[in-house]
Amino acid sequence: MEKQGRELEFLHSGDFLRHDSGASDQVKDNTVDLRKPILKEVDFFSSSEKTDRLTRTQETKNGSSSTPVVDVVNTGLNIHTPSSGISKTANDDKPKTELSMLETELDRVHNENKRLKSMLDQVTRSYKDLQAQLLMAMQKQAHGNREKQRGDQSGNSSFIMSAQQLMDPRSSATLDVSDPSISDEKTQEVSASPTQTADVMSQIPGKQPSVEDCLDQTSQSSGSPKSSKLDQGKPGEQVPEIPLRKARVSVRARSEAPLISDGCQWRKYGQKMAKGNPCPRAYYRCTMAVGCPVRKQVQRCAEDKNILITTYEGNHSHPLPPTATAMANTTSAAAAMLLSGSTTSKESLSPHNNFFSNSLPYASTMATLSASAPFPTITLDLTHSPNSMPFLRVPQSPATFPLPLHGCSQFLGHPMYVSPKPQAISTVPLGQRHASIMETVTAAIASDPKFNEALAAAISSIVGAPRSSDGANNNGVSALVGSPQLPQSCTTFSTN
DNA sequence: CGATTTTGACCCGCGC
DNA sequence: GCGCGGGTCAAAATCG
Repeated sequence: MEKQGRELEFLHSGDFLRHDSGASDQVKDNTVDLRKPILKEVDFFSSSEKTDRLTRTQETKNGSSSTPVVDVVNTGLNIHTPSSGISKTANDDKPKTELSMLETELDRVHNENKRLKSMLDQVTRSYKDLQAQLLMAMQKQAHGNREKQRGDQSGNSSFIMSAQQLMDPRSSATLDVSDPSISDEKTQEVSASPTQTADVMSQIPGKQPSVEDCLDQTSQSSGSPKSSKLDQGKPGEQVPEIPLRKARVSVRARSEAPLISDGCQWRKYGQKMAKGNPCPRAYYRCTMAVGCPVRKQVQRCAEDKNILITTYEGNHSHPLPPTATAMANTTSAAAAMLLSGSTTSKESLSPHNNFFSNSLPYASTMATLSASAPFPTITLDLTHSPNSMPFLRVPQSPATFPLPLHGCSQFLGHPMYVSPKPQAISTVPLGQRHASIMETVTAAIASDPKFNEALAAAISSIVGAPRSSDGANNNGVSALVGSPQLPQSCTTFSTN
């Protein structure tokens, strides 16, 4: 097909990560990095910085202070200055006065921007701290209540809850709503994913959901948050009015291809012009199985049209080819990290918070969080070399992104399947348990010196796999066919 | 002819 | 209540 041809062409163009050519790509990416502003998503101040940069560049070029402002403020002064500088002497005083004023103004604006930036940073941190503190308190309270109420239940329950809490974006607020007195508003205010409440409510009061229940609930309830079988107890207080919101994992990468081949079959069902972006956003739906709720959005970055942003949403309700599974697990883990960072206690996951908050505004756009979006969103920026990922340089940090490749994918991707001793973990307080799991996994992954390469290889193998190879080419990535994706994860992937 | 894409209409949530 | 924007639907068009 034509599209596939384009994909293959793109894949052969060497413009994307190839799992067998890390070095060259890194060089290329680094080159790109040098040319591009690192900050791409949080660019509230980019314009001012840009102008400032322009100004300084001009200053150094011309060795004169008379020209810079010409580019910044369209005063028409460039009629005199840029060409020769001869005419500059005629009206030397007046322009200099104006220019100095403008420079002063520019400095002032620049300082103001700096101040605002730091304020924003501070507010963000404060918000996260408060969120973590509140959640911690609610967790403690809810945990106490639940232990009382379910004293006769097995430890599996709590483990499953915690495991699901770990992996299920929507269930991560489980404990938050265990106590009805503090559920609604506070939880929604604090939680990055307000609608987590819906599923949480559905999971708590009734029978203990099986693994399949949990997964089905998340994967098949696409767009139907009312479908919870556990809401029946309180029909009037159901949460259907709370819209379903899913975690998002945004992965950006460079690509000239209109689509990436990720191992799944997609059917386009809509296209929209998004505000603020000249490029249309396309909506795709998984057609590998009837009723598969997974959808994805594809859009080019407004700032750099070479950057393709693809958003996966939901969970496949069917077996996946290995390549697709690897992708699903990878992005699911990103969602897990996102939600774990936003819903666990401060002390247990403050490294995550620090990581995200520190990485959010600046260069480490490899993984950034957006709590302001309707969906909690994590962005994986593959426009930079994997080896330049800041968090990967700190392997001992629990904040290391636990992309579930190889052996670890099974754990992160299927915590409820593979954990052999739930009771052992369930004796630990939830917050610590959660953190323990995450730390264990992240440490295990991060300790692998080949992790960077493996990550790049896996992703590139997934993206680079032509559609015809679906189900036949696993590219060495150990993936489970048919393994479910992280419940309600929403992943964005952009090819590089 | 079936599958896929296109595209305008529609729905829904949100802010004012 | 209204307008806006994001997301989805579905009929028509297109493709292989």
